[in-house]
Amino acid sequence: MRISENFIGSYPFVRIDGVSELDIEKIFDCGQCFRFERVENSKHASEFSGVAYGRFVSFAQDGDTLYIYGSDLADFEAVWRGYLDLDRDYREVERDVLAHSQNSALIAAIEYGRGIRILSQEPFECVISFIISQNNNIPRIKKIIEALSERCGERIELCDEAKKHLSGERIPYAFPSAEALCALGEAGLFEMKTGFRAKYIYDASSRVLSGELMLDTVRGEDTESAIEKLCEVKGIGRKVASCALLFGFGKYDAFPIDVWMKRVAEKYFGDEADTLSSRTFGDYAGIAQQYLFYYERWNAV
DNA sequence: GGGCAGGTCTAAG
DNA sequence: CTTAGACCTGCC
Repeated sequence: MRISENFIGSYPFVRIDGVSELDIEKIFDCGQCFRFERVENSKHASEFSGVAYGRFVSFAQDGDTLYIYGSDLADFEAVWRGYLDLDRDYREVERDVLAHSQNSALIAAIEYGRGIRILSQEPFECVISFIISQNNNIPRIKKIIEALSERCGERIELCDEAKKHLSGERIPYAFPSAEALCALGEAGLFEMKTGFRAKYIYDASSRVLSGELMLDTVRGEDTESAIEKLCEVKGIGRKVASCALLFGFGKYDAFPIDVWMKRVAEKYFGDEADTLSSRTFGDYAGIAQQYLFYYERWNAV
C-alpha cells in the first residue's frame, strides 16, 4: 500500500494505491453497516459515502486504488485504517478459514465474496443498529437509524467540496449518544417508528448511560462471556449480540446465526446451524459467516 | 390484502 | 427445556 495525502483547496483526501482484497461495493452491500449509500454521478468506478465516528466520509475505488474523501492523513491513521481493517491480510484469513473446513460451498462463497472486509464500527452504534435489525428489512433499518440520527445526533457541517460526495441532499448527522437516546424516552423512541424495539433501544441506552453495561469492558472479554453480557439487555439475543461483537468489537470468532445461516447450514453442510461455529471455522468464523451470508443472499438460488 | 423482513420475548406444554 | 405466537411498520 502506498498512501498519500492530497487536498482540493482545503478539503483533504487520502489516496491509497495497491489495496488488495478490498471491494467497497461488497463491503457496503453485505449488510454489516447501515449508514452508507452509493454516490451517484461519482467520477470513480464506485463510491460510497456516509457517517462513521462522527465524521462524514466518502470511500471511492478504481481498481486497486482507494480514495478516502474528507480525511487527512491524521484522520486516516486515527480512524479509517482501522475502520477498513486495512492491516489485516484477508488472504491469510481465507487460508485460516479453509484450514478448518474445505466445504465446497465455503470455497465458492470465499471466491464470490473476495473483497469483503469486516468494518470496525462504533460499539454503541452497532448494538443499537442490530437491535433495530431484528425482524426487519434493510431499507427500513436504514431509515430508522437515519431518523434517530437526525432527531438527536450531532449535525455534521460540510464544506462545498464535501457536499459533492453526498448520496442525497440530506445533511449528515452523527449517530446519537446513549444519553441522547435515553432522553427521548421509550415513548419518544416509539414515535420514531422503531415499533416494539423502542423498549429494547431504551433498555440498552440506559444501561450504557448508567454504566451498568460498559462497552469498553465487553471488548476485553472473551466472545462467549461478551455474548452473555450483551444478552442481559432486553431485546438482545445471541444473533444480535454476535453481530454487534463481530462488527463493533473486533470479535471475529462471533458467529451470528440468522435465517440465512440456517439455510446455509441445511443446504451445504447438512447440519443444524447452531453446530456451525468457531469450532467449524476457527478464529475467523465470523468472517466465514459473512462470506456465506453474502453468497447465499446475493448469488445462490 | 396477508405475508414477510439478517429475532426475541413470553406464555404454555 | 422446548416451542408456538405475537410483535411495529412499510413495501410488495
